[in-house]
Amino acid sequence: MPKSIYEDIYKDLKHKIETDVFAYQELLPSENTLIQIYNCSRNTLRRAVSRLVSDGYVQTIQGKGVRNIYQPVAQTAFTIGEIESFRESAMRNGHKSLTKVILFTEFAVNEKQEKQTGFPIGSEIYYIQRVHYLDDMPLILNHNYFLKEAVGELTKEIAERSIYQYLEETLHMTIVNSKRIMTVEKMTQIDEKYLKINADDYNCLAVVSSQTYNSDGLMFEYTQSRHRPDYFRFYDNAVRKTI
Amino acid sequence: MPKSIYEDIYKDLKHKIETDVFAYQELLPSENTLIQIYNCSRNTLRRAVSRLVSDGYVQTIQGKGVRNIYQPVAQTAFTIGEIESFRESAMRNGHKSLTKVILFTEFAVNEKQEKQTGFPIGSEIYYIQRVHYLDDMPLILNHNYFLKEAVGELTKEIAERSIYQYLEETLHMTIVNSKRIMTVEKMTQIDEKYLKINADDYNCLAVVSSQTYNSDGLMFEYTQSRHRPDYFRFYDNAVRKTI
DNA sequence: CGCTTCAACTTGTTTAAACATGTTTCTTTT
DNA sequence: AAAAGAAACATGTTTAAACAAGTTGAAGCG
Repeated sequence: MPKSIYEDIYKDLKHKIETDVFAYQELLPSENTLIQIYNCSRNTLRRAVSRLVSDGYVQTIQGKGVRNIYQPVAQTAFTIGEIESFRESAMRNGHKSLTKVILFTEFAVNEKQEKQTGFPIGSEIYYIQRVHYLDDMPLILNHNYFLKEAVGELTKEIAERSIYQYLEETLHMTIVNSKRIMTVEKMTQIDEKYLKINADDYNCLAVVSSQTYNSDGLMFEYTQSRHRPDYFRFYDNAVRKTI
Repeated sequence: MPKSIYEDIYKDLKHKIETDVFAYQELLPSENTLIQIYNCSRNTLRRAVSRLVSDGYVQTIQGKGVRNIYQPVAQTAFTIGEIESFRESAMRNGHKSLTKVILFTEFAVNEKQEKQTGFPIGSEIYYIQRVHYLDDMPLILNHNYFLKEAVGELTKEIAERSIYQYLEETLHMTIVNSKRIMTVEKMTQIDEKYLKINADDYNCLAVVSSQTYNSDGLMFEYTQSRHRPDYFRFYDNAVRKTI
């Protein structure tokens, strides 16, 4: 759908960086050169480059140029750090994914849950517990809270496939924004049971709590993802703000 | 130093959001209104707003406006998620911070270390182990690797204060960019000793490994930060890329 | 030879204008 | 009264131009 020039340029440059068309630590062609190559305005090109900067792919150096600082990440099952569903990231990396629904229920939010989830008291909610398997190994125990008013008729079958796919393709909802907090928490008996980890081994989990907003600015999802610690990796790139 | 118009506007809007001048879930004044208030061009204003978007403070909705989705985070000792030193974030939150150097040495990178740190074989390195205390409680065990060629003459005294302060104020080096990976790892005896955690309680740590680049595009630091799990929190905001 | 100066590059910031697209509201038409 | 249409307003994309500021190398000078 959203075909914009700067997005095409961004993707093309990103691909060229990933496939070593530009060497690590080398400078990319200058803005003027790229403008001629892509036949676009300076602003449009700079917009594409600025996304590469926030991805941690390149670094701009005033007066000198744009340096490629991309290094591929090895040894990782799948990359988090973006809003993408478990299914999406598993497929992208050529793995076999499976999702089992272990609880599918609905209720109205009480005071305690308001504090945890951020949904106002009384909101009608779907509460779903799911286990995600990658190549037959249980990796993530998910606690999903979906706002009924926003997601319509959810079923166990949809939860078993991909809820995000349903939201986007059937409901045409656009997911825009997700705030996340990562913590480390003690393993519970439920975690132990479904993730099949021996508590004598690891007794902690990586927990990612997230609030997700749709394109109307409505927070429609709160999720707590409890990750097997030995398979958890979170990538991030920080750009220092000038003080 | 870096006085730019969009930065001033960004800070002002951010402050207004944090201090509830704009209410949660309300729309901010429209672009046209803000342009008149700040007496700037549309591009400059939009640049400020786009930073608020990536901070997760607001969400833009085409045709409608810019919605305030900022919610203050409670119950946290200090915020990570930016490149700031332990000392900086501790001060910012009014806590008493202390850093103890437990090892200060230097060596040349070997093959194994090259893979871990990303420094080329043979690079001359300072290797420093430090424990960071917040209000007398040991929170973080840091393993720092600094490239000698880039940081000049480091001493144990500098390491006890703030290395970043030294780099920026004395060497006038600008830290630009930092790639990080978060994982959960088993606690070692060294961790147990210096962080004073009973392994019967938690037997894992939150580990943040980072590579930091200066304004010349040179990776001059590799650091592994090992965090007490019960005090670790990492905030993040993801904006979904249009597919 | 060593130094400064300057010109020609690089990226960074700001303005202005035009058109595209989505939302809301009011007016017109049926 | 309900539906359709138009106007007004919102943000999104793109172009063009000018000036600022950092880097580099060549020209020129002592």
